[in-house]
Amino acid sequence: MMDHSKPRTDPRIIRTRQLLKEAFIDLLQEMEIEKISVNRIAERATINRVTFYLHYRDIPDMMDKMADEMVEDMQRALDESPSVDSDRNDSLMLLNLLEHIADNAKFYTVVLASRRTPVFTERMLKLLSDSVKRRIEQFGMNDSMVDAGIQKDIAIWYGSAALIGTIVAWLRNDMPYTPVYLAKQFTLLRADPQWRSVEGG
Amino acid sequence: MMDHSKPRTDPRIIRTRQLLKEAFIDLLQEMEIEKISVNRIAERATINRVTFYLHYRDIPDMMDKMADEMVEDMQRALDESPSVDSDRNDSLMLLNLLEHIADNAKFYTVVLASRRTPVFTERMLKLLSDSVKRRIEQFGMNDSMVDAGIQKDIAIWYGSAALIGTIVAWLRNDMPYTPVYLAKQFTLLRADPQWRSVEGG
DNA sequence: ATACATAAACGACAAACTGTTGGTTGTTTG
DNA sequence: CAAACAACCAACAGTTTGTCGTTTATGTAT
Repeated sequence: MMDHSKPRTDPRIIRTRQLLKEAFIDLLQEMEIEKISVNRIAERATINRVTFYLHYRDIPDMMDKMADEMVEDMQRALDESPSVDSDRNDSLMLLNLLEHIADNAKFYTVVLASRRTPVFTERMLKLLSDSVKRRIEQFGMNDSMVDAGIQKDIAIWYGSAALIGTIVAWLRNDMPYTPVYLAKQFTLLRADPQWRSVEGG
Repeated sequence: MMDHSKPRTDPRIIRTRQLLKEAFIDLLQEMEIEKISVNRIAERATINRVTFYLHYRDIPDMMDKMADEMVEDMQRALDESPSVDSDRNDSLMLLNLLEHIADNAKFYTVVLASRRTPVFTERMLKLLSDSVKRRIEQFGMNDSMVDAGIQKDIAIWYGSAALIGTIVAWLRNDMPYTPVYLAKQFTLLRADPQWRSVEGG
């Protein structure tokens, strides 16, 4: 799906890893991860089993590497946004992320929404919470949040978990909304106590 | 940790299952789940390996059963709350849940916060989102959210994911806040409809 | 185009794990 | 006490896991 070719890597390596990763995603669609063995992956990829060990220590290691690449891709998607430091830009970043996910829906549905691959959601959670954290530390919290006595780290936990959880649910429900619409909903929801202060008591 | 004795079960069954479950939680603290075999569990529990298969089909099956029991316990904790249909009661339910978790911190830290046991977080997410959903359908959404054009199901995803994610982060950080304090933070943060319904708007 | 480097394939291995069997010992309960 | 049944035990075939050394095939640089 995505191209991870680094400077001057032997094309055989690219090919083998690509085949292995595709086979793994394939199998993940068909069966529980507990039933996936190196044997099956190699077989499906039409690669010798021993060759697998030339590239990955074991299956969890393979998943780690794939998660690394996923984070890179997400980061790249986020970086496509113009670096204007504003709320408006946050919305754009989010939109870019959602569109990137939608474009690679097969992959993300399998690794994020399928029930048994926490590594990926873990990593994405970290990515998002770092982002939320940076934003808060840069701009500080909303006045009404500070007034209300909301703890900064709790706000970070809350916000990033809400984000990733919603995206996962969106994937699990076959993406019933467009990225644009969902991003818009986020801007409405994310206001949290903010819009409470605007209209509420 | 918790007592799941049903009416008139052979005490040997109770004992064996208890030992197996404890051994499993123990091992889960020490190593990645991929490295845990029926062999190890039985050995640690000082139970014959064959006996394991008398009670569980395999390890995932064992985890499913344990997750069932977890949900029962959580439900029980929630049910301790007086059934007054009000925002106030929602806060109480949440507080009871947090206190139940804090009381069984070892168990919940291992199964919820450890990186590789999605069954449990899955089930808890379902529990919470059902609860959130019920509230919304009972009281409807906050007026200002309706006005803002927020989609009901998205609000449910957002709210329940925020809840469970925050609780998991709280566990992962060694519970730096008391249940009471965290519950209070929730009441401050949740601009979401499900809790704000009656007095908000 | 040839030669060198190296990736992949192949056959094989011990060790561990998985599920399942039949038979035996031990405990609970009526 | 006796019937019921849970747990133990030895053993099994089949699978999976990592890891050899060796050979074949492919890519790269001269």
